[in-house]
Amino acid sequence: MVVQELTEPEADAVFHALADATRRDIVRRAVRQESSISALAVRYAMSFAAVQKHVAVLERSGLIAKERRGKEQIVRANLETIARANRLLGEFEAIWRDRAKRIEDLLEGDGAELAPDAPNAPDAVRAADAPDAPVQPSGSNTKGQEA
Amino acid sequence: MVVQELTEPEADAVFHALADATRRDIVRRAVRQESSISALAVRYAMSFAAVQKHVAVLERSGLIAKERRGKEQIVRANLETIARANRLLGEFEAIWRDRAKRIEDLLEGDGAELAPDAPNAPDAVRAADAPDAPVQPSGSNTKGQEA
DNA sequence: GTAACATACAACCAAATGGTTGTACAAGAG
DNA sequence: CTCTTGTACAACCATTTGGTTGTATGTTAC
Repeated sequence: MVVQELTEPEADAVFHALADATRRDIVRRAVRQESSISALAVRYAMSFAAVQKHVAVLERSGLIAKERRGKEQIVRANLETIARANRLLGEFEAIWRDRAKRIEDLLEGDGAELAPDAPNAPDAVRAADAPDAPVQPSGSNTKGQEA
Repeated sequence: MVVQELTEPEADAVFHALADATRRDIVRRAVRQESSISALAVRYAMSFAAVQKHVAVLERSGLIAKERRGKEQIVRANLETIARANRLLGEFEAIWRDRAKRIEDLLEGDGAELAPDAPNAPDAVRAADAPDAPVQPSGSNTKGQEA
């Protein structure tokens, strides 16, 4: 399993889908065992239609998949997508470890440069600027266009 | 590090915070190195106030922390929270592994019960019902109350 | 003191979210 | 065929979200 990286819009969808307790619970159940939407719906204090919408959000995100089985629509979790989200978070930690290493290397290289009481931030690396691309606003707005 | 579990509302906040490309990018930068809000703001094609709001969302979620340093407000990532979110996702995979094991045990116990062409779902365990609590709707709504 | 910078925050707006009810339809059971 | 079950989907509504502008305030530089 190579667990290919999530694209930004995919990540948007996946984390949005996970940002709701009901949906996380649906995923947990779906991981544990497949079940129909109506079987899921009876578990929650909301209408069938509401649960249906949550399932739709989860499906769009790729966290679960639906499969028609006769009259019913069977829901099962997609571990692949969960793994990818996990990986994205892990990437953050990897960046941090890398940064920690860079700091350590820097301190080990010449210990005198960064005195403990120096006005320099004791934790910041002060790498002036990485030339990486800014990010588009995700937005919707039209009003601000006239500026 | 024990990496205590996220509560449901915390998980809501964390995943919501991560469900936006700009915010994920801010977290990435903050992990890599601390920086002021205005230093972040110049990176994105949106107003300072908008970035300020994103930072506020991230701070509420616990993914980053702000610290006043003279004139500036310094933003740094909180790895602890990232680790917790990671853990929550890992929990899903753990549930799956457990389920896989249960299936395997079941098949190994008596291999004849589940023929390859049986009408039973080849993957489902069919554990009728775990008596676990349903989940509250997160909601807001007032209209439905009259039903 | 004044100017410039970094931040804070309110008011506003369009679109998305998360719920509701109601209606329609297909599949199984009787 | 009819009834019930499971699903789909539209219309509606309040709240939240993600952006904007504008104004106020604190901090540093001159």
